[in-house]
This record gives sequence, structure tokens and C-alpha cells, in this order.
Amino acid sequence: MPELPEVETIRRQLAPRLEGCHIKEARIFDPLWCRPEMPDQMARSIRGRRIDRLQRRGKYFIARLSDRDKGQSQSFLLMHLRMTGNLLYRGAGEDTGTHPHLRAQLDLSDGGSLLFVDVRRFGQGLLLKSRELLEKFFNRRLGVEPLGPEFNSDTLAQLLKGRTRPLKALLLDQTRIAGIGNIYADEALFRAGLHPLQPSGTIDEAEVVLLRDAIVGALSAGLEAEGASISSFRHFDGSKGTMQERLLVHSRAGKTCPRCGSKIMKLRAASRGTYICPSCQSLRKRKLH
DNA sequence: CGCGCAACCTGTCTGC
DNA sequence: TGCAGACAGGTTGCGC
Repeated sequence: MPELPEVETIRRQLAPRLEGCHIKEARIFDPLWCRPEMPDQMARSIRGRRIDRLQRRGKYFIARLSDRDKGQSQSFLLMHLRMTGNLLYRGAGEDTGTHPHLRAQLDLSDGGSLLFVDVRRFGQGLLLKSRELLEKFFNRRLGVEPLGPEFNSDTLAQLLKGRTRPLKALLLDQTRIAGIGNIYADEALFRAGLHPLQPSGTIDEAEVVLLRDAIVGALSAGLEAEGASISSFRHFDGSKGTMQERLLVHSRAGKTCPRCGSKIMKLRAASRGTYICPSCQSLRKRKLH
């Protein structure tokens, strides 16, 4: 499911409901979820803490927790949805329902509950017990935030320079740009008129600008539409986003290109199903620079 | 260091 | 209808 726009959509919905609440009870049902830590050990460390803020970095949620007694000590509960994870919220008095794939549940001081539901069990929760550990964690995993002020065409040019790997592989590499996944990589490349298999270091200056704007445009459209619910992605209350209805090429094989009317094709790039308009996105024979 | 790919899981869809 | 195989929006670790 979840790329930057989906994670940010959920964060915006959850933040006003979670921030300021204490965690009355933490229950972790799947040891895979908190691996390598033991479920009851993690639950003990979380219980009783206050959720100060809910933030996002790349595709990670970051809940900043403080201790009720020792005001200064902070820790950070990171959550990642991977492919099929969902974070659901039920307010006080609402039925939490039955979820066959419930992996973890936080019960809050105001009577609300946060549910982590995940069919494929790739999703993860991780507790980092200091700001230094948090920074170390992200420094080695995540690159620039594509919707942040530092993501300009110069930044992107530096990332592309001298690289042989296909553009699509580079866009999916979280250590370079944090938050783009398979859907928005396809949408961004289509918007920029670039082929996913084009070697990264071969695009010219004007194309870098196009690509930078296309990335920002595709992610912003996803945010505007409150995420794409192609299969399992749901909002905090179980409702759907609308980006799946506004996608230009992704998952639209056989349909017509919104720009030129040609038939959209599916191919493989970076071992992922990839959708392009073959006439708008042609592979160019060029040298690396 | 850069790059490509198998592995981690479970459910669903496709083709014979 | 049944079944095997491919595929799914992500990340990590390993080999070259």
C-alpha cells in the first residue's frame, strides 16, 4: 500500500486524535511485528507513556513518546506499513471490530484505540530509546524528503550524476529519496516523459528539472486525493482514498494514455510491474554524464 | 561503493 | 472445479 502520500494522509488523520493521549495498554499479538524484541518486553516499554507528537519520515510513522514521571526521557515508536499494513483508529465507545490480521493494539487514555492490521506480516513496529538512535536509524536508511524545501533540481542532479541504474530503480531507492514507491515512481516518470529504464546519469539538465517537478507533482496529487486505495490501503476509519481513480498510467495497462491516447503498456523495471505510455516515454540512446 | 535479485509472508488472480 | 504458478503498493542482505 503505502507510499509517502498514503502514510502522510494517515498521519494527518491520526495526529489530532493521538497527540496528548497516554498509552493505557499495549498489546502485541505477532512477534514478527516487533522483531527482534519480544512482544511483552516492547509492550512494557510503551505502556504508560504519553504520545507527544506523531510525525513522518519517508514511509515511517514516528510517535514521540515521553515518560509520565521522568519528563525529559524520550523514546520513539517507529511504525512501517510495508505492503499491506493499515493503521486503524477507533474512538471511545466505537466497536474495535474483529480483524483476523491484527498485529498490535494500543489502547489510549481517552478510550480510543489504535490498531495495526497487516495481512502479509511485513509491517513493523520498532522502539528507539533516544534521539541519537533515531537519527542514526534514519541516516543510514533514508535520503532527502521529496516534499521538503531541500529537494530541488540541483539535489536531484547530484543523485542522478554518474549512475548507470535505471531511473525507476533510483526513484525506488529510499536511501536517495525517501517516500517514493512503485505507484508514484510510475506516475512521476510519466509526468516527466521519461522511460523507467533510462540510465539515471544520461538525462540532461532540462529533464532533471522536469523529473523533479514531476515527482513533487505526483506525490502532491496523491496527498490531495488522500492516497491510492488500489487494494488494501484504507484510511484510519476504514474508508478509501481516491488517487486510484486519478492515476495517469499506473495499473492502467491497455487503457489509453491521457496525454496522447496511445495504449498504456506494462513492463518490468527494477523487478517491479511498471506502466508506461510507449509513445510519451521513449528510451533515448545517450552517454553518461 | 554501485547494482541486481532472492527472501521475508499471505492472499488473490490467471491459465490450463 | 481444482491446482500450480505468478503477482502484489516494501525493505534487507548477500553476492558480484
